[in-house]
Amino acid sequence: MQKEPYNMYSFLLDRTARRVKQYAQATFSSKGFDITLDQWMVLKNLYEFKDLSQKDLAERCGKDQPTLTRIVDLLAKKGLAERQIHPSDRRSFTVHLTEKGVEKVEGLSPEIKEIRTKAWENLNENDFKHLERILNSIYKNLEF
Amino acid sequence: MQKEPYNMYSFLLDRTARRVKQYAQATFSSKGFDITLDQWMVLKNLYEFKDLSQKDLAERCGKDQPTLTRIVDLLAKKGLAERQIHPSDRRSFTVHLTEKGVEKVEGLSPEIKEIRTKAWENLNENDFKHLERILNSIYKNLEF
DNA sequence: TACTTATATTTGTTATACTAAATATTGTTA
DNA sequence: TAACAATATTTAGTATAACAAATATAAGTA
Repeated sequence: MQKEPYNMYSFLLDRTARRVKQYAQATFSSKGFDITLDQWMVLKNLYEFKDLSQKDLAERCGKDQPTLTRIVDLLAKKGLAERQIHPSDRRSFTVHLTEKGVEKVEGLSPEIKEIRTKAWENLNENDFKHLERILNSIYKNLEF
Repeated sequence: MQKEPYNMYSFLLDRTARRVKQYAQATFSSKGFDITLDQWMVLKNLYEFKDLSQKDLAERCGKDQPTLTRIVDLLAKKGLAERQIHPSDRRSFTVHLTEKGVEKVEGLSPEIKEIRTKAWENLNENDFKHLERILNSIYKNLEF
């Protein structure tokens, strides 16, 4: 554990975020979902918001553009999503789910809803409010 | 933003942890520290606890062993740390700072103490207590 | 002692994060 | 319109994360 207080909080934050992600990913794997958590986040956004540009998709998923490009590559390779030329801007692509991608999202959605709960056991409504407020406050402190 | 509450908290946690790390890393780079945040964590632990085995070092830094092996490789390549054969267990190495590594830690320590504060602006003592308690609670929920 | 199991480390593979640079296209302005 | 700046995407390089498998050594047991 780090000794300096701020370093300690950074350490806890990083360690906890990694464990939550790791736990969800392990559950994905053990259930044979055959996608990563990050890929799921992209699929979910594509399902809810059709035909987003990669830039908007990156924004919604909280990823940078190179990372999103590669995730879309992987989803395309798995036949779950496709790029389409943007009708009015040839620099841009819109991305949309294939039929297989739609089926994937609809098939996994109910299962995934139930995965997260273990992480949040023993936390009450107030804890969630605090957590959300504090995390957003940190995030905003570091904007730009 | 994710809609399911638990997904939303996971998203916030991940996003915030990444931004905190990214901010610290950017400051490291702009000041020409020439190490990563994770490398710093390893150096700091080596400075405080001489001659840790790689396993103990990994434990202290919250990293798995393959990751720690690679960080030690990088520190060794930079001449900041060295492996030594463990006196009684030939499977094991102890790692220690070189003279250059000690100088690095002592030179950077005061600067690094001041980097973190921006992330924690606008948070009060109570917020820190909540954050620490909640993060530890989540972490423990997912043990094993 | 021979066999088995456990441990410490390394290696390999895949995915993500971040930066910088390259490419193509669009928008702006002199 | 020609030059320039801005934007969307991709590519490349390095670091970290997670997992599985390989290697060497140690410890426990029949």
